[in-house]
Amino acid sequence: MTGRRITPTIKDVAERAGVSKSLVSLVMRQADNVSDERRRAVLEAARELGYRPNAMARSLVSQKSHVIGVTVSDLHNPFFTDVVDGIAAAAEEYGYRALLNSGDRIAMREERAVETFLQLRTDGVILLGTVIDDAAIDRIGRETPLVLASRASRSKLVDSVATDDHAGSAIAVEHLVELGHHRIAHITGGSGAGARSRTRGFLAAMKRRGLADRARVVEGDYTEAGGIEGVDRLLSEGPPPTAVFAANDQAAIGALRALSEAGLHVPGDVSVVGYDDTYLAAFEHINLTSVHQQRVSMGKAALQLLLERVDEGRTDPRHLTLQPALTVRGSTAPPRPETR
Amino acid sequence: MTGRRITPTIKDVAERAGVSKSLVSLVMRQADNVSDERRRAVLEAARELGYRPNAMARSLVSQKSHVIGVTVSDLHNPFFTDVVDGIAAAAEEYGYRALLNSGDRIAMREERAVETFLQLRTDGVILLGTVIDDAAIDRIGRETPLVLASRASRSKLVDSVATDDHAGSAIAVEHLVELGHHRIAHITGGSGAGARSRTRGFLAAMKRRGLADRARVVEGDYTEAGGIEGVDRLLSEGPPPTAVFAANDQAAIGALRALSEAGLHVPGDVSVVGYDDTYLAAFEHINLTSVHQQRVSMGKAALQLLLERVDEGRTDPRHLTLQPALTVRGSTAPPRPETR
DNA sequence: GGGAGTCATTGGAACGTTCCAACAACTGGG
DNA sequence: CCCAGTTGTTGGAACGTTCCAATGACTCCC
Repeated sequence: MTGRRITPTIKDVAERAGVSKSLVSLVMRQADNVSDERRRAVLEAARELGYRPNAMARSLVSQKSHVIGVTVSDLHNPFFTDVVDGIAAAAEEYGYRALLNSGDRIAMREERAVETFLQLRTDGVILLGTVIDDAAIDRIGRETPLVLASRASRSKLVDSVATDDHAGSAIAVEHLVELGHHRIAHITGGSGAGARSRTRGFLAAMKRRGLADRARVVEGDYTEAGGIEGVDRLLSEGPPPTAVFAANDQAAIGALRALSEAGLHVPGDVSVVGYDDTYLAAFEHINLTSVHQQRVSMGKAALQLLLERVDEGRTDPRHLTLQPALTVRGSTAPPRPETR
Repeated sequence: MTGRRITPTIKDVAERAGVSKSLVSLVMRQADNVSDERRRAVLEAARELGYRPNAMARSLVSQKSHVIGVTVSDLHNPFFTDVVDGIAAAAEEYGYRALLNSGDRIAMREERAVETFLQLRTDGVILLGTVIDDAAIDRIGRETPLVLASRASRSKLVDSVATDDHAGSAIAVEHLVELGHHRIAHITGGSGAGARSRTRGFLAAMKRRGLADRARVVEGDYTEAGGIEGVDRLLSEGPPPTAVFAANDQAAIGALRALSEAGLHVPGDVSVVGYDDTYLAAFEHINLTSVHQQRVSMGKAALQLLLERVDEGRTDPRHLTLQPALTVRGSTAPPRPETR
């Protein structure tokens, strides 16, 4: 006999405690009209047997899992893991458990990741920074309560929480202009999430300051390599900018590298601003001024929106916008007088 | 009527297709002795209704979830997320789905995270870098197939995969000694995972090279601040080392910063070696020589070990050790002749 | 032409819970 | 002293599947 251990069920506990399984169920759910005597007996029997409620059986009949699924676009992006912290903390607070998944920024994989949660019948789903297209999102929104985090939306079926990226770019431009910069370049995030708004916000802010003709935009892709390439292109064509605003921190770090290789000092010769204010920007060795997003709040808000649907049955869509701020560090300073 | 949508069940599909629910079940599980005619009818009915199998009901009766739970110590650590990639890729390959959890490096929370998986009756659990103590691990190992990743163990009940940290430190020391360094200092990882082995490995390697009396060790804690403080202490007491070996990349980055603040150039005046070879080390702006661990392989191996238990019923423990390697970048070079 | 064997299909039990209606044993008020 | 109400407890139906033994319809071979 290999001692094939079988996990005890509610029935085993009931037998050992000499009560019905219904009563065990009541005790496990902390019901209050149970006599102290029986409660003690049940709890002791459960402890002795090492009983652990079967969550599947539970939610199969109660039609409630107290689990919410979170599909994260990219677990390697420190921005997203901070949002996850907010989600997990809020979930804990409300008595839910968050389970994670990743789709590696590939729409098809992300959809399969979500499918896992749909089959598991989680109480709801949060999509964090995913690249799944709008049609698919509405399809999923019809099947389960759904919230989009770090992604703006106008869907009638789902909620969303995102940072006002247009405003974020404006803050960065204002900061640079106030330092005295005019020739400001922007390295975009390509087709990445929020990249379009960041670029539009940059152009609008420059225009508002009467600097539309000084603005330059080069394509990037939210990566270090994209930042390097962007700076190389900026330096090889026309007069060098006195400031570079990159669409995220990683691209900004690439820009730092390319500038230093070109013999330019930051912030002496060129100022650099990033976006996301990840812990990378905070490394003293990098020390990057960056547009800050309320990451943990974003996670909390996403979960709260979801629970409004799950617990209170709200069905009309809500779309939240969070305001960005600027974290000023050592990579920005007034331009040299002669280059202005 | 609010149109409270009810998710269709296998029974609804059966009715619409005009067959028994057993047959629908067979079709859904891709059984092969089903006539093409019925199969088509079932699939069409399922599609029309938007049927999606209920994973809970499924695994309740089949006693198999095809889901494995992964409790990650710290999602913000890029080392762990790479291991997760390996786990997820291997899971996909074998037809399993990996769900994640985090315990934020707090033993109690980590245990609760695992408890979630135990209640969900996942087919197995992987603990990635968790700080849960050995007694608790054995307790969990008695309840479910369990593998420890990025943590050595001698437990009789669970498997483990970890890098040979003793050897990793030796590689770093060998590299520095071959470059000509003698006064080599080590900044430890404090009470962090694997820190003890790394420090012991450093001391052993120095001794082997006859440099025991040149070795210096200062306490750190796997953080940037720890690295800064470590270097400050090294510089304020006795002759400065010509090389610093930090217990992880973040501490090494702190060391870089402190050295540059002290007016010392890397690698001209002092060489620096990190550990983990995370993408931080690869940033061209940082460009850190670092001890590389096989992260993705570690994840794959962890999942394979787990499935040997789940699918093949292995119960005797296996403990794997992966060999580290050195990724040489720009932070190491021969010492200046006069300082040797 | 009958028995053995294959093949496609089926109904009902089972999985481990919660839910609900029903019940027994009290308590208290008129 | 009876009836209504409360409190604690119970058995069985239900949740949505899989599993299994059983069934009927064929085919094949002697």
